[in-house]
Amino acid sequence: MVAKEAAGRARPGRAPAPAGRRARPRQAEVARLAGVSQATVSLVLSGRDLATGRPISAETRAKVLDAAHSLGYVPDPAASRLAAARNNLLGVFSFTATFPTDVRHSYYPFLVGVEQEAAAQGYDLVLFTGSSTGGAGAGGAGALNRVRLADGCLFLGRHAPADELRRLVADDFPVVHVGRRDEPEGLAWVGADYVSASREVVTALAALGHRRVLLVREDDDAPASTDRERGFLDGLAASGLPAGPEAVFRSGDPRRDLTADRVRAWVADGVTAFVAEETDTGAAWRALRAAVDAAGLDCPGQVSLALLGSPPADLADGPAPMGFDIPRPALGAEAVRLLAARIAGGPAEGTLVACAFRPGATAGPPPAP
Amino acid sequence: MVAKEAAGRARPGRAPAPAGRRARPRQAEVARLAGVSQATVSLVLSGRDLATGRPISAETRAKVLDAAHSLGYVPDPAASRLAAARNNLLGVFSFTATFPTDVRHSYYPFLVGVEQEAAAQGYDLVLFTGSSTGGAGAGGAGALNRVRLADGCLFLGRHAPADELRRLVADDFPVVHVGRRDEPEGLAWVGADYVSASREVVTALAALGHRRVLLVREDDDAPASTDRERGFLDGLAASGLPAGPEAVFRSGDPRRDLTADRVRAWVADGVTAFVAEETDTGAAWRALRAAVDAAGLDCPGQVSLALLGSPPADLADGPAPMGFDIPRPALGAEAVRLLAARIAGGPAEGTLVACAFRPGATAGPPPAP
DNA sequence: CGCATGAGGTAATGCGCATTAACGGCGTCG
DNA sequence: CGACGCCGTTAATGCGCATTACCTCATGCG
Repeated sequence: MVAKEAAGRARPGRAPAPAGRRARPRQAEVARLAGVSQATVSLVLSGRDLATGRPISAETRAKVLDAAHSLGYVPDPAASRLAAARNNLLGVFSFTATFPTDVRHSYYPFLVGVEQEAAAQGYDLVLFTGSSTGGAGAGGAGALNRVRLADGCLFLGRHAPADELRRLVADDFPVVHVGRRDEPEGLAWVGADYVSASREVVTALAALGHRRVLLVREDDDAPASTDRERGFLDGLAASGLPAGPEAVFRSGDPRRDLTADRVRAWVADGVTAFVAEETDTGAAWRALRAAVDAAGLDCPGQVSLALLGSPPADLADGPAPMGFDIPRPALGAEAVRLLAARIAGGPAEGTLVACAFRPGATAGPPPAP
Repeated sequence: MVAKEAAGRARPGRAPAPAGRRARPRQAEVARLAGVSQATVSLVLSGRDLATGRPISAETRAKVLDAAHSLGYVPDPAASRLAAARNNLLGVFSFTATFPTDVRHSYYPFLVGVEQEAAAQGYDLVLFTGSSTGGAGAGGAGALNRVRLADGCLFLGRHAPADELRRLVADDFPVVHVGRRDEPEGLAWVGADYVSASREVVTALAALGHRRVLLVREDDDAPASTDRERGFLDGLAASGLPAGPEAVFRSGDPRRDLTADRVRAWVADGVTAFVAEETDTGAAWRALRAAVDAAGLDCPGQVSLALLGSPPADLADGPAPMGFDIPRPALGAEAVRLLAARIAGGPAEGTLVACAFRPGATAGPPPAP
């Protein structure tokens, strides 16, 4: 038994609209008022007739537009999106609150660029907060799955779980990670070019006459750290300086390990310039400054210092260190561009953005021996 | 001619999906994998079976959930909304960039609260960027209409066009404005209780012994300004002080109009305390401080100063002025709560949030005559 | 004069999900 | 032992819009 009389059957589906809420006009009403079909209304209002050479007479256009205007018609975005199979939403997933209470340590500078570029590309932003549990259906495990709601998604922070990302990538869901990242094969990312920027800093020091330069870094193998080290060593090599492992001081707790004595010993040994990597906490830089101070060394005079990044906000005043600035807003904007390209079917590439060299006031020629 | 053989007709409608990208899984795929119908999937995933006593066997539930999980299924928000459900998305629409380049003058503090409360209520945030143009059909005019994609929307900033808002309100779309607002009748809002807070400041000055207090305000009739003035006058009256129009100095350009001479004249005339309103730019407060300085008056000693709000960030250091702090994060959170209530069918009310009095260090007893 | 052509429009269909009447298989009650 | 109620599931339907195959004319052309 396949067919039944329509007459005999009650109609399932949507219940009649609750009387309370007055409905907005639909294209169907506009069509009725204009004396045309709904399809025509859609064509006229979407401008598809002009764009794709779909001919609609000026007279009909006018009738439709009049009707739409007099009814105060506005399209239902949900319906448009459904029919068009996209929603013009870009996800932004960060693994901490997107709006941390402490403004300064945050993704804020990225978001400045992200918002601007997203607007320029006609996207709205959906903020997914790591903590929010998601709908009942999704379940807690695949919280990351929520992002599939958008046309594509940006990821901020180094704590993105590789396997969940891998899954998204495998499904060809458009994803862009902010920050260089190797882990899931085929992941698109945008990152700062720490290698070049660090090399440039070392080169500048060498140009000032320094012959022994030491890198102080923390004990973390994030790409951001290894890239800086590589650039540092490259720079040494390019300047004809010894670039062996003794040029790098690595410590899990610089504040403890980087003592004034140690600094004095290095200086006695011929080191004239120190370079610290920048991290979230700025631990290496803080420790370096403190140790140099404690050793009673005058900064531009007796030793030169440089920071591979920007100083933490609480050290913002005082002389700017030689180093470089990460163009975070530009990175954010680039990430959006790349994501938009991915959504449009482009390849999943990695992009490096150049950092701006900052001469600063903490480096000068080495003291005469 | 009404009916034709189905066989002879080609099928209009959506073109087949472009082969390149694998589409997100739909409920239909989940259903197939679980060996049930799409309707069952919908019931299980939405939890409607449990909630409304619609019985689904535990076994079936498990199969469906497994399938959904292994496919990485997530519901399409547009479709959910279209089907008259909800998508757990809260819109945030601001009429300037949500992430201004200058962090300090921004909606940031609101968003801190908004994000937190939204997460707590299980909503994700959609940032609608004011500048983005919206769909071609809508034209620039109905850009605000995009927000209908979400279950409801928060509006930030005083530049929300009244007529567009009116339209949303008329359609009973859940909207909450951050900041008190009269204009569209029936608009829900949350605002700071400037009236009470301002009254309290004046009362405190009166308690210190001041008998002549002057309000310096700018030339803007936003509710935020008029409320402060009202509270100021209320406070005078409540303290038995003259509350005539001569107690208010209003200027479109305080920096120009508020001269040292003028201040000296007021003081000579018996004024012992000055109160400035807070605005975006802090113009009134800046001008007042400058004029008092220029007049060579000692602040807590010869004149007392108060600020109806928080000092601008660039004046943040230095002695805190007497005044009050607007609990912006709390306001944001309250706005979300109210919006959630609206979505659930609650009334469109206005809510005032209390400000915290700040004794500060710029007010003391008036000098002995 | 007969047919191709193009202009102007319409009918039908589907997007993905929520909703609900109906259905079939049970155990039970009268 | 047939009517009935309960359960679990499904089929059918619509939300509002975009898309496209097709239809109907009026014209142009050989």
